[in-house]
Amino acid sequence: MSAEISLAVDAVVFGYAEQQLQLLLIRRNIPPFAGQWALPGGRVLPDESLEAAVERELREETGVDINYLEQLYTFGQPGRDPRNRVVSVAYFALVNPKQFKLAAATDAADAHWFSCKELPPLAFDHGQIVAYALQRLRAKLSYEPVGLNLLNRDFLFSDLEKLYESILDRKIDRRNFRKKFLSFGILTETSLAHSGRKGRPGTLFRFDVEKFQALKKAGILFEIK
Amino acid sequence: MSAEISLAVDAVVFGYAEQQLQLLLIRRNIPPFAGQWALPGGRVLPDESLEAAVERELREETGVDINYLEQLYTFGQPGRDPRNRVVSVAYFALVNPKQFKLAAATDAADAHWFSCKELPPLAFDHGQIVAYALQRLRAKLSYEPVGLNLLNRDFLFSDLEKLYESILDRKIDRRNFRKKFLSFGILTETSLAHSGRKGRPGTLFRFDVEKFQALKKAGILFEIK
DNA sequence: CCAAAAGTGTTAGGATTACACCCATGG
DNA sequence: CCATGGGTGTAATCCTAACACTTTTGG
Repeated sequence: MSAEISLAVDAVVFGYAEQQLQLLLIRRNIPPFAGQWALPGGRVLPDESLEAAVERELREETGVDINYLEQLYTFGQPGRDPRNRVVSVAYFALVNPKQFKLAAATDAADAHWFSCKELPPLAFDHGQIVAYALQRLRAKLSYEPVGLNLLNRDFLFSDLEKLYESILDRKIDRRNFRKKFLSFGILTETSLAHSGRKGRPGTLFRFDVEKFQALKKAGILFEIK
Repeated sequence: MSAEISLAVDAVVFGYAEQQLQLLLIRRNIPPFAGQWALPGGRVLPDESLEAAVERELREETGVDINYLEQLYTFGQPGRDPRNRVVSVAYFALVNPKQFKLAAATDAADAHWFSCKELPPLAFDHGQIVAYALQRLRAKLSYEPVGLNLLNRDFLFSDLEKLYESILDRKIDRRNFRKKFLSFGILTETSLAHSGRKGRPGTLFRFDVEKFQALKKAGILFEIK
């Protein structure tokens, strides 16, 4: 057994709440790194696909509903797990924290959201994995409308704008952003005006997945700077 | 043993010769898929990193000198190897076929270059892996100067231009391409004029890796359409 | 009526594209 | 001298970036 390499998956799950990008972590209750925070994940079963393993682990450990999942990178340095050789295929997931309740702390796991600006130290090489995922997310925002997977089905333009501003950590020109984003024709107004807040009510938009797929197939490219 | 997942690496090695993108394949001489062509690769040893495994397999099976290597994607569908569960981390490599001699056919392997336009049927899911790698290469050409890893150290602008044309499979405007590429300042003239061919001799250029790294660090971005 | 958020158009500058002729060499 | 490939500039168009005031609502 000592010579065998074991295979695991880890998930970097991003959410968006309180105008901040959030990361889902679980607290380890067994060594190594007992008591520390880590990415959800675990061993891949012999007959399950990698994606199925990620979904199973997330269901068991956290109870999230996944809106977007893609493979991130495979981390396989010898020594990254102090016990034995573990190669881990990391995935990158986007969820809307409002769409579900986090699993209550079980014997197996205690799941919590952390703002990406105030992450605790992480077990194993998970800090590195998160850094890589953040880089991917930032890059991806600019050429695929993945950010929509973090928002409610119906959202205000200002939500989208603030999402971009907070993840990319820079100011965005409101007018140019709206013009550009709308020009792709992948958002439809649900034309419900919205209320219960302070200023003037805004238009609610919804992502039109079909239009986006069609454009993508036709090779027309999304790009937001 | 039946329940264990084994871990392998596969390499998609691209070269460029005769103004065509080439792919390096080895002929399998054991079942399954005996006699068919496949990507070089094999099992990862218990103490070696994934990159080390790729480099070792390539050395053993083909004798190539690698100019560029990056992880591509991990393929892990159950059933992709008919014998047992094998998860394979695919890598993507660029080489210059003129810089080495392919290993002669050994008991283990018979390595050959194939034009990417006339690939034979491939073993396992290697066809899918190659398709993915090609897509990555095409995308990457436009935002990183990786194509230079396929050329001689000193090259003519027309070489670079033809490389882009053949890989992207479309015409490129000679003047605009040169202007744009030179504007990044990552090529230096080795100012040797070149001869022994037909028309007017051209200027030889060389990739200035330092300048490129510096620009990259400074966040200035390379982009060629 | 005041504060908060939503909505909207124009202009200048920069980048991209399209395009054609002359030059240096070998045969 | 001719065929081959190398080298170069300009003008029109499109895209991007910068920029501020008006509207609607809640309190």
